[in-house]
Amino acid sequence: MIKCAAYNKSVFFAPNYTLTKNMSEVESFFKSAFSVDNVIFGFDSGDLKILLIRRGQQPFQDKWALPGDLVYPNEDLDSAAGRVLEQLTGLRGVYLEQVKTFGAVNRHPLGRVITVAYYSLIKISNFKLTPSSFAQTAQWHSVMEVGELAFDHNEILASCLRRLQRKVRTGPVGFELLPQKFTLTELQHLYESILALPKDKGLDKRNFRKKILSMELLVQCEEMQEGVAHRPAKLYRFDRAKYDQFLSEGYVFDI
Amino acid sequence: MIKCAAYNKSVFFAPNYTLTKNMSEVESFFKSAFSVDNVIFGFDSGDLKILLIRRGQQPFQDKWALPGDLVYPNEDLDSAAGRVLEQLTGLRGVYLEQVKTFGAVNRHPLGRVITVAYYSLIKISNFKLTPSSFAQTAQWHSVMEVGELAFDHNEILASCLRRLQRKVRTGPVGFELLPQKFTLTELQHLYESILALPKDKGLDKRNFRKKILSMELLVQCEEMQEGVAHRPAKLYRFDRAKYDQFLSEGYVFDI
DNA sequence: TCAAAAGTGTTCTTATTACACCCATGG
DNA sequence: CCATGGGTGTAATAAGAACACTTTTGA
Repeated sequence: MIKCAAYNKSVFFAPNYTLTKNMSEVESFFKSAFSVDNVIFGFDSGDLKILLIRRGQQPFQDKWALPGDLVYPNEDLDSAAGRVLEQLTGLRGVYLEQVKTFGAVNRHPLGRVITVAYYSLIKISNFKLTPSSFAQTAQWHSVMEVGELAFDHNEILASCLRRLQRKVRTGPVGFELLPQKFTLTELQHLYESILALPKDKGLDKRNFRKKILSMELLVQCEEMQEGVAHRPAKLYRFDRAKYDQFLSEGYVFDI
Repeated sequence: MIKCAAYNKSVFFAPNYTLTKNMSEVESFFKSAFSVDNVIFGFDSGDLKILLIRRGQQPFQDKWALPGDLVYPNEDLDSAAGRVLEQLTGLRGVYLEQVKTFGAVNRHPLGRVITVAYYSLIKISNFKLTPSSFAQTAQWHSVMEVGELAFDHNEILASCLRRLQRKVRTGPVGFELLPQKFTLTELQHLYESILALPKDKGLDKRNFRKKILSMELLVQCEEMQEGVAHRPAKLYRFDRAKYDQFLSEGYVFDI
């Protein structure tokens, strides 16, 4: 006898299913829900940060947690993750990447919830908490100083950080965390921060600049840095059009 | 007013929830299910293959589909993917990697089903279909000649293949697809096949061997290849213990 | 004039590429 | 003895790593 019931157990495959029919069998498949959790990265004061929310209710009341929500019935997963971000920050069209789905049976103390983890990259300078009750409970935390989070959110954060660390070296996503115009030193510090390089093992300034400029993906702005108590740096911006063209010619970003 | 209901809508957060209470609101979150789909890769006759199942029922009756199943209520996601594989092949302890979750609202014609995609790597020489009804409907297909699959399974396959293509260059997973003892030429053909290199752009034999042997992760077996109508090749095996040791010393596999 | 960060080239080392012939076996 | 794939080294090129001083500004 074959055990793999495959999709047969699903109500969607029982031609004459109603919600009250065969409940004992079907019920168990539906005492479950799915959610998205979003690790929202920002970069500020040379430090990689994430936006956390202090939980107002049980379970894990008063613990910090990743922003997340159940996925609405008529909503794609990516949309749900985007919605969570927009409701919290008001930002749209932000870089968003699905990372991994967490579904351990007991990951949620009150029932079966599997969660799809995403991370987003935002320009923290654009950031303003929406004027809502969230404003009181959402806060930036240095990634390196995050304590014990609710649920399995430490594990989720670790996965998303590892993914970002890989991604930042194989795609031009670092720029999503910087203002439109940035200095090469800022960019270097961003990389060092994401890659969690110890201060004495940082990137070599000359080699980094040589490498990044040789890609020809940055264009120098007219303006210079202003108001600093030292020689002002040149400002650059990422040239996405050029990158898209290079991409179509088979170029692979690698740093 | 804050819109992000967060977890509040979940029955798990309503302290006095029963299945019949507040059905109109809660119902919609539970007219949904989650499944796993597993892209099972094998390597045979110099060709990368996947195991597909011909569907016996609607929807997509008689179409080829990835093996998959709903996730049982008391089962982790990885376990579910492993179970699907074991029920189909009888194999356990096989390489398994989660890739991506697909949850487009209309990906399943009969309801909301989000599916977590996995791929597995099996030594096809170990493979024997379990003596079940599956035996009649499961079949190996060359990855390059897969036609139109059920649901969004072509998209899932594409994601899993891309992931395998990256993984095989950054981790010692290719060996999972070969017999314990293999020749360097077999290994090279495996790489060429996974990376889908056109025949005239294949890897250079000498450079490939130099690179792979310089890693010192292969040990030469006593035996030689037998029964071939040409000079018999040396057989090698992957030394996992050595790899684990290298790993702990900070080694990174890269090919 | 001092502090602080910006900016800039060269040498050395290592990894990658390109490339052609002899060898061992079975039929 | 022939067809088939196995096995081997070197030279050229490209990429990465190491490294120190001068410049410009504001305070």
